[in-house]
Amino acid sequence: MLDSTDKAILNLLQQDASLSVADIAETINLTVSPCWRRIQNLENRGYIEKRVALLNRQQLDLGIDVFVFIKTNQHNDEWIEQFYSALEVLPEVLEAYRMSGDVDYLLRVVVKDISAYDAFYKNLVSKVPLADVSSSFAMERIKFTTAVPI
Amino acid sequence: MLDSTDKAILNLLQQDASLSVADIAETINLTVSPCWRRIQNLENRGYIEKRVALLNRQQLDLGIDVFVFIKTNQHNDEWIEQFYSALEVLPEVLEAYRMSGDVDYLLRVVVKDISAYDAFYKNLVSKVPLADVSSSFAMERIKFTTAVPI
DNA sequence: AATGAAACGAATTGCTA
DNA sequence: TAGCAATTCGTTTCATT
Repeated sequence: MLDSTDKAILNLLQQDASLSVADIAETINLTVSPCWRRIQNLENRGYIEKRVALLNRQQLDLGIDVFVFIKTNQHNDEWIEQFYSALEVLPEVLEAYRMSGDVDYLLRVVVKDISAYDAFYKNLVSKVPLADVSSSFAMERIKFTTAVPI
Repeated sequence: MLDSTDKAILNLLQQDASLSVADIAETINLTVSPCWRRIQNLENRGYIEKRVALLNRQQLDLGIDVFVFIKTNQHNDEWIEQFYSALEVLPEVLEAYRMSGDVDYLLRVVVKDISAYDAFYKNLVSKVPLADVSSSFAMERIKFTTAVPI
């Protein structure tokens, strides 16, 4: 499926997608043409989903990550539909998961400050009835990478 | 600081960094040179941290997100140093936060399956003494974006 | 499958307004 | 700061091994 050369390419690209084909070719000891073909194939076969720019949070004054833990007793389709589309539409929600265990949903929300979180929270509960919500603020981001282990 | 044109550029790039300068210039109603210069400036001023490729998790058979909640009684420098470098070095840890509230640390870990998680867990606790660890598995990833709200 | 060179298109720079 | 034109550089294709 994926040989070690393909994996090496994916690892380089998930660390730095601004590398040129020539750069990548050089580090994996290939010339540009076969390297380029491999990258094309990886894209065509769907291994590479997209390329994105990661912005500097400090520079943008977007200081806080808030984790939101939601327990619900509502499990009907209408509520779920309503909840999911609220998550989709709210740009502060960067990640949302349906969980096993005692918490039903876990969100990671990014906001400028606590009052921005308060506004977000009010906005969310106005869109969807939520019974049991608890929030926990991140004091420090120790690690953040989009690179998955392959 | 950032005018609305710069923000529009950042928003385009954090959605899709494979857009050409010409594409971006067109959507924000500019010609390529001033658009290119703005992008350069945003990079030089540190607004754009990096460009990365996001890989397809399904295709790579990396199914599960596990959230790990850690409470600790150890707060000395040596332990923290040991813990942080373990997080840094373990590729399964994609995100790690020091939290407010009753949980001290929250990790997002990505693994292939439950047995891979078990192996990761054993590996982690062999590197760092951890007293109170609880894990919760994601059943569904409802939303994931790297785009911050600006 | 990989190479090297040629053709093409996009990125970068300098000049003008 | 924006626009235009020229140049440079990376990407894509193709003939060859």
